[in-house]
Amino acid sequence: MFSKACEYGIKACIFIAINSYEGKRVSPKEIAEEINSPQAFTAKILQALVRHKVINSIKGAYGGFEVSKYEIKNIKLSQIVKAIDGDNIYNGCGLGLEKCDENHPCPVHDKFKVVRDELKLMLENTSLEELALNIKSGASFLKT
Amino acid sequence: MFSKACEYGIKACIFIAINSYEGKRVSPKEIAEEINSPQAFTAKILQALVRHKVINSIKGAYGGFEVSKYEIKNIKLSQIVKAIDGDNIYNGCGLGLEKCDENHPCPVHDKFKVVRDELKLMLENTSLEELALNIKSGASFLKT
DNA sequence: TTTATTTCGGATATTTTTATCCTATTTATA
DNA sequence: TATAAATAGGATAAAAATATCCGAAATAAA
Ligand code: FES
Ligand code: FES
Repeated sequence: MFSKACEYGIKACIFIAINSYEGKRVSPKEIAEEINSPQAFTAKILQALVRHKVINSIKGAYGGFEVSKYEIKNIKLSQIVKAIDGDNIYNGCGLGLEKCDENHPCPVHDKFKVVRDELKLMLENTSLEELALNIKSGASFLKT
Repeated sequence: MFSKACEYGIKACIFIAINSYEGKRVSPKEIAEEINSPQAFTAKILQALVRHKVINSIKGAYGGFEVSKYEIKNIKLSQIVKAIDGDNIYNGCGLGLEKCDENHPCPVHDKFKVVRDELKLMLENTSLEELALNIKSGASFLKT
């Protein structure tokens, strides 16, 4: 469904959010340990998220990754997915036709569109805040 | 969403079904042309579908790929997807945890499961027959 | 039985994704 | 200003997915 990079990206954002609530910046090393991902690869994904302005980075001593405490509830899963995997999953054809087009649909278009749109809606309606709170409360987990 | 291999596999099955209604067997060459896919790679995918008993192959002169005319309505999209991409898309965790487990859920589990289950249901309820008829009637397309 | 046709399957090549490594640049503090 | 701590980013490696090639095996018909 999502690429490995995207899975790591989502989990990383959640961990960053949790720490940002407490004013703490985190490093790729800490993140990778917490979400069980390869560190250097995770660092690359974080760079991409910074470029797309999903998270911030502060360079130099006492730096790290963070996200504005007041923005956490406004950041949606869809932004993270779009930053890393692009928007093919939202708009692309389920059978790989050049583009999904009502006027030139693939055989599964009608049925696929329903599912794809629901996925899109789910990602757009899910905030980093609720995912982070979910982890903090111990109701869900980032690894194993 | 689906792998390239799976996209080709689904389209190939539809084309085979259409021809099987008319008692005609088709070759990887014809299939690849009709669905706009690399021929040799498509042949490999057809082999996998044969191994999983989704379609039949007849070797030798006047051979080719076919599917029992009376089975077309019983073959579901889910069988094709499962044969090629496995069942991770049905059962796997959206964030890549080892397994999707109610008792050790990832942060998106609850919301992801809803979408994943709907996808599963859609694939299980969509038959090769309806897809083939859809193409025959000119209502949908296999390429461009 | 020979021949032409066709799938099967192993070997290999290419491309994309995933992962690692190393150096440059930035920045807070001593 | 010097130093240590961090991210940025380029180069490279490894693994997986996609794609190609070719000979072996099977089969129908001449
Ligand atoms: S054309 Fe294939 S999903 Fe819309
Ligand atoms: S645990 Fe992640 S989807 Fe169920």
